[in-house]
Amino acid sequence: MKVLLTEKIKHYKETIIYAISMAILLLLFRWLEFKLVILQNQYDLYVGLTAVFFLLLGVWIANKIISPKIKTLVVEKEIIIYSTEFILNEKELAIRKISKRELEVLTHMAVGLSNQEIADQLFVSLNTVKTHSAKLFEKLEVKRRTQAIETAKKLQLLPTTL
Amino acid sequence: MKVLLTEKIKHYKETIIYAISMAILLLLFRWLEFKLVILQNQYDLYVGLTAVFFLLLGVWIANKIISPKIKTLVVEKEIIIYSTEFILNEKELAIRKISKRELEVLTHMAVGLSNQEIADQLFVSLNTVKTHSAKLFEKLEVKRRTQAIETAKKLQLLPTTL
DNA sequence: TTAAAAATCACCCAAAAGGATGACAAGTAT
DNA sequence: ATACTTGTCATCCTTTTGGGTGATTTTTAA
Repeated sequence: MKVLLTEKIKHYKETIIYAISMAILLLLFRWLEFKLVILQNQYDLYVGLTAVFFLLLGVWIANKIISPKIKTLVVEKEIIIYSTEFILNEKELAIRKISKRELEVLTHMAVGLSNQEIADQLFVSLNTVKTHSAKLFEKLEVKRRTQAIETAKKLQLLPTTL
Repeated sequence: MKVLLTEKIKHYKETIIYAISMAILLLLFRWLEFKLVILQNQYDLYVGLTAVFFLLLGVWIANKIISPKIKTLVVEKEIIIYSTEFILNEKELAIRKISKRELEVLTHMAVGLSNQEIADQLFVSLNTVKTHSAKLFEKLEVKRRTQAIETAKKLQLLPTTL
């Protein structure tokens, strides 16, 4: 709101300045007109001065009135991204013959769920989750779930945290 | 490259137009000068036209010359980093009051060692490792070691696999 | 259609993990 | 000097995990 007010005052200022300069110009005209009666052949100079004055006035007005030209400068800001979107290593999956369901159990393991919680989430019995995890450990050649998660991440079977 | 060339041509065009208009103006001047010998009291009109012409010329020149305002547009460019050396988040460690020994146990956990194996590596009893891990779970607000590892990685207390 | 693979579930047993609590020594900060 | 933290260890008990084995049902592929 305050900014708008200031803008208006500025605008008035410009108008006032313009009006004053026009008045001065008219006076100058009159004065030169009288002079010219005597020094008629000097009017080239007068015209020249007028031309220069109006040229400058035009530049000044244009500078004030013309909507500012905007040149867009594109600056690239580098943003470091530490994470990569996860791409499942399907070859490794195939090599180790890990089934979809087993991988599902593995992903649930990786977020820290217990076997019972996994069973609930997948709507199967605890025993089923256990058999899946057991086969998973065989196929990943590990002894514990923590190892399973770790090696699965290394093998790009699970997304890395972060 | 092509854009630059077009710009140059544009620039030449402007110069040519300016030169031509100046020439026309000079011709106009001469013509009006002759006219004025006869119609002396009409020179007000002549001066007025000159003024208008130069005013417009000034506006035109200003329009061409005014330096454009530069608007800076920041474009974010993503840089994907696949591996980063690990920087321990000591603030988080301090906040959660996790001791060195506890962190040690945690790092051993993260590679998939059992409590007994950790005990052997750190030359302490199994019970000691258990108490450390128990306190760790409290401080990390988790229930299981798998969760502990996961959240520790998220908190930058442990390096991510890869 | 038939054999193999995948998914499901069960039972038993052992090992590992986790919870709760107490204790004690060594180092540290007020 | 004393209270607090850290690290150590123990005991008891429960839960979870893991190993081994077997069985049934789908699904899939030859």
